[in-house]
Amino acid sequence: MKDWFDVAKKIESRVLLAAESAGLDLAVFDADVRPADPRFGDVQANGALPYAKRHKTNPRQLAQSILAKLEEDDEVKGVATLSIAGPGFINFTLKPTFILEWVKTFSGETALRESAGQLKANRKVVVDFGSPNTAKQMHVGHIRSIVIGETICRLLEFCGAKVVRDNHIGDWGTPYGKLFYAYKRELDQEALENDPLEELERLYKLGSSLANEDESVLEESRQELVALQNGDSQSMALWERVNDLSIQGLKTIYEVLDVTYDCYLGESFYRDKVEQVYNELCESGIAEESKGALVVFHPEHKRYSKQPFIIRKSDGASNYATTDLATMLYRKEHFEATDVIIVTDARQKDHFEQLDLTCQKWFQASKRDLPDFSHVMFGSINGEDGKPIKSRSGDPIRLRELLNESIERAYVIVKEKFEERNAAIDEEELMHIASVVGVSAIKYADLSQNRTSDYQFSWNKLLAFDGNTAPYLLYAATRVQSIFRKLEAGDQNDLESKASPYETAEELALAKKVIGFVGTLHTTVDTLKPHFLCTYLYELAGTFSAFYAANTVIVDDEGQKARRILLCKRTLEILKTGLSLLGIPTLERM
RNA sequence: GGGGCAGUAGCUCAGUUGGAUAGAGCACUUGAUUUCUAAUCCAGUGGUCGGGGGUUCGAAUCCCUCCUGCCCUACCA
Repeated sequence: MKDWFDVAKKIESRVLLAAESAGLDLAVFDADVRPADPRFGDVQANGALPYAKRHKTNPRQLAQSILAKLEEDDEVKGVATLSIAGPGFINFTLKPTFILEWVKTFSGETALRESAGQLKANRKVVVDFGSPNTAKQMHVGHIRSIVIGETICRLLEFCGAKVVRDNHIGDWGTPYGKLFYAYKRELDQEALENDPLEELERLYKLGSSLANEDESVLEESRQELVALQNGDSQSMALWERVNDLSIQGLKTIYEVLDVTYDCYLGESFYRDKVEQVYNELCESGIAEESKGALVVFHPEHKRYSKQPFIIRKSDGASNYATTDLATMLYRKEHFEATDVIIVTDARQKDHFEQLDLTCQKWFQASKRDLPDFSHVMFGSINGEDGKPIKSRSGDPIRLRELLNESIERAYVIVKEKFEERNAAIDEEELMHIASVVGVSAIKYADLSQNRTSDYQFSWNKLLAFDGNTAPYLLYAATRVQSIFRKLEAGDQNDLESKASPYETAEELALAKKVIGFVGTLHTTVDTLKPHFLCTYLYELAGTFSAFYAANTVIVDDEGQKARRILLCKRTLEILKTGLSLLGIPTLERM
């Protein structure tokens, strides 16, 4: 039974064997196993069609010959009933006895981890996500990178990889001159302690506007910047203070979002590592001078043969291309990364394609192994007007304010629901529930969307209790939990031996959905697209709700009760595991 | 000018890489509740998958072309 954990994969291996003994050429034959339309079965193998096409034979007859071999297969016999439909689809309908065995055998997060843990074993992945600038409040624009990045880290860890979470903060560059000018003259010490990012951002804006109005301020700002870049000790001390305060401020939001980092290696960290990049790229002839700048062209590429990758500006300064190159090298040499993932918005696609091409040539020339590089990109969050969301004043909406508003809205809704139900709840728990619902709703709204597309932000949608939302999933989890609270002592003993095979349509649907988690995990990790997991969890919750409405769990019949309790346990385990991968905790009640 | 991404129900979105009669939620029309939490569930209405051509047993998916929107395109990140 152990090797049936991934049902589709196992069936694929049996189909291949059957095809081979039916005389097919396995070098060409692809079983093409996938979930089936429930009207026809649970799993389908479509490989006979393209194979017949290639060999100009009758696909249905070919499917028939594979099926004949499968029906002789003892491994398949107890698992599924087979049929052929249409032009040659082989359909597998799982038998209730097998379904029960599966549900009994693969219990809990441990079993899930055991199999998933093979997927990314021996990988060491540096995930670069979040990446805000220092001395600035984070705004909505940062949420996708943070939430998607954290989920990818959790998924990879679940699948056995070692993960380094790196926050590549923007902590170096021109804004510091103006900030320091204002900091030295206009600092509000109390405000800085209360909310460092708010005060630093105020000071930067102040310095910036003063410099715009007054040429002498601009000149003094320039001097501040020069002093910093020359490593003046006073400037460096101030720079470090600003950074410490900034990171401290960022962390208050990361705590709310339940996000952690292993390191904060910002742009400043790489400033003494760019010389090596220039030298190596020049020596190997990859980089060249153009219009005073040092650039890389890729002649083989239709566009990047003309569009340069600028690695040193004509004024001699480095830019983000330079630090990104240095960063790739550091991640390889210091972390020994097998994979590097950078999570940013889709507008930076060109940049990272050029980075990847350049790194391939550079690493090859220097006889280094290049880590597998993925630019995990995402679309923008739009308002109802279809344009990127802004506050009424036209400024970006602050992340902190967005989260607070969500919690406040959740509070009102949750309180109302408890009042409607006449259920007692103290203020502390109410706040806790509101906080979980509010924050989860924001995260889930983002994760449930295909990350490569833009999406439209809507309070009504993300906090709704219908549809593919966090509240719906959280509610489903609380309903399962409430069943366990109602059980009597002994109800959970010897479930495996007491359980009878599943019969009702709702039981079978739910059990099959439970089995389907394995395939979803594969798809999600392969594509690094969390919305596949979200869609699955939503379907699982929906299938559970239908089961819950139609099949009472706590019944007199011991076999029936046991098998349903078992199903509830698995549902809850998967809901909890899946949600935790998304960075969302579950609630006892709501 | 060149390139990328997108266009699916009135609205918001899925669609497992070419599979069977294109799916959800909202909205609309219905039915179910002294509940293991109805924040739920059952059923129904709603589609020339932007338009047109092509490839084949089979196309929302691949190719060509046109229309529309967003983004990138030398020294911001």
